Amino acid sequence: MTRKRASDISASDLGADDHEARLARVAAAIAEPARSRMLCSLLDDHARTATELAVVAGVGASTASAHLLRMKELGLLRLAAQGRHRYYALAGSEVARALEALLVVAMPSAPLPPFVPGTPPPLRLARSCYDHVAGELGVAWHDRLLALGWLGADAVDYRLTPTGKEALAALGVSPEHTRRRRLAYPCLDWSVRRPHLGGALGAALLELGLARGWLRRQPDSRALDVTAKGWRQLDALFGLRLESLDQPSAARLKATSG
Amino acid sequence: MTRKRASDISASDLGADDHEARLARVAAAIAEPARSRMLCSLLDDHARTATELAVVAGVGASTASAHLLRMKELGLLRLAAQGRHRYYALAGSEVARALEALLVVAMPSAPLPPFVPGTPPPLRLARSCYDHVAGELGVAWHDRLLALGWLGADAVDYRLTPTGKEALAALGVSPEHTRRRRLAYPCLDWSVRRPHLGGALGAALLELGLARGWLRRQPDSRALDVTAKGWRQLDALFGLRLESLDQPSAARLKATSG
DNA sequence: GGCACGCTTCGCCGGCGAACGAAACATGCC
DNA sequence: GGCATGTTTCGTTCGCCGGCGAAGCGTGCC
Repeated sequence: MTRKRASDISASDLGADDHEARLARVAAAIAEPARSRMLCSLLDDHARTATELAVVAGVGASTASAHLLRMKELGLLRLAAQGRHRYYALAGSEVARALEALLVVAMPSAPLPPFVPGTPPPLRLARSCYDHVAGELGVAWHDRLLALGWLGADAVDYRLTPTGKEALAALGVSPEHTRRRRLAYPCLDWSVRRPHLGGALGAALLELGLARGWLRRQPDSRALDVTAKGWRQLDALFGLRLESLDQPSAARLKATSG
Repeated sequence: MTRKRASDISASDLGADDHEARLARVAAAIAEPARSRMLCSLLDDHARTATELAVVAGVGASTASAHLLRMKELGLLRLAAQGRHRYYALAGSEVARALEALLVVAMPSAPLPPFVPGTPPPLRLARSCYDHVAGELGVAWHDRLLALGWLGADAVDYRLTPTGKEALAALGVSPEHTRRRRLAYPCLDWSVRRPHLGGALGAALLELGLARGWLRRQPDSRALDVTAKGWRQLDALFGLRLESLDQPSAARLKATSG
């Protein structure tokens, strides 16, 4: 039989501009659980060493090495050798974008207030998405800014209202001064199927939270911790409370935070 | 060994909200060449029968049936039974979006004037991307607007020049009135790796084309037909000709000057 | 009803590729 | 130089998955 399988592609085929075959190869590179774990862990744009990724994937070093090589050659990963460590990272933002798009379809459609009795992964509460805040907290924050009238939503992108401009300036946030970048727009989240705040403003808020000690990055993860002080300030400044987060998860949150 | 593979996931695992595993399963569903061919052929939002898809994939009917079942159960496809035919289609726009995102990373960076001697699928010629025009036509139109000096490109977003403003107003297009939305920006396309025109202006042009009978939507598809009148008008108003499309880029540029 | 057709189910085969361990290679620290 | 550590290469084993054909439903047309 002459049918091609994903792996049959040899050098002689590379000339064929065959989008479907290329698509299949890229998808296959993501398809293995070990590799998908690596890729997900790299979604935060941190670079990780081969052994770190082996642990993440739950496989031996040799196996991980093979996986990493494969993904690198497919253009999914880029490699930076540093001393005797070799750091792997996502090759570019298109890769991250593709992964997130896949995650959107991968997550089941219904279970949006997922209401799973199981413990939620910390990633769901608060995490960074590129350079802004996502997860339950990100969504709630986004909603509060709209509710407070700081953001206007009459188009695809958000607009900073005079009130919002003033209020944010008082916090030392004036994202319009940054370079030409979309100021604020709804960024769809895969974990909670609702938008959070992307763009320069979103980035400024994450930075603010980190600088003021409201949020703390968990080492080597996109997960964010909300400090006790953080909850107080978020409540005082934005009216953001634990209870105002998605109910089922709010209950879970209460237990985990100080 | 207790490691999980893509296929080991059983009903008992479904409760586990394990994004990486779900990601892997979805990716695996795309990963096989036969399936990726089916999916690509469905990117136009046409529904196709199982046998049609079997032909597209280049496999037997039974094999195709198994593939289709699998993708349907994963939520990639939706099924509409009609008489003795069973029509399969992409389950939703998120699926299309994920596929397009994957195609962007899958397509090699260089080979952009694809120059495949084979006939280009109609999707490649002209199709809608959200609410604006993509495909070869979209790219060419985008290029013409820049070449005519109607659009200025000194930043991420495009700026409407006075000339352009006037010319478009004469056509009844004044997209600035729909403010609060990005006016115009380059939107990357997977089929032709070059930007076409997104934003309010892109949407306005598509609307214009449809209203004036230059373009017609194919039923149940994102593909666009360009009418004879459409070609005449596009040539007269924008200097856009049929010959200038679907050629290696050198020829494309030369043909469209003036 | 009966035949044709579309599609799916079943059973089998062959091969890709994922996993591991051991050994080779590279780098850095003492 | 030696040793420890990080990473890759090699060789082997094993099982999932894609492929087909034949047979089993279901639908529609004479």
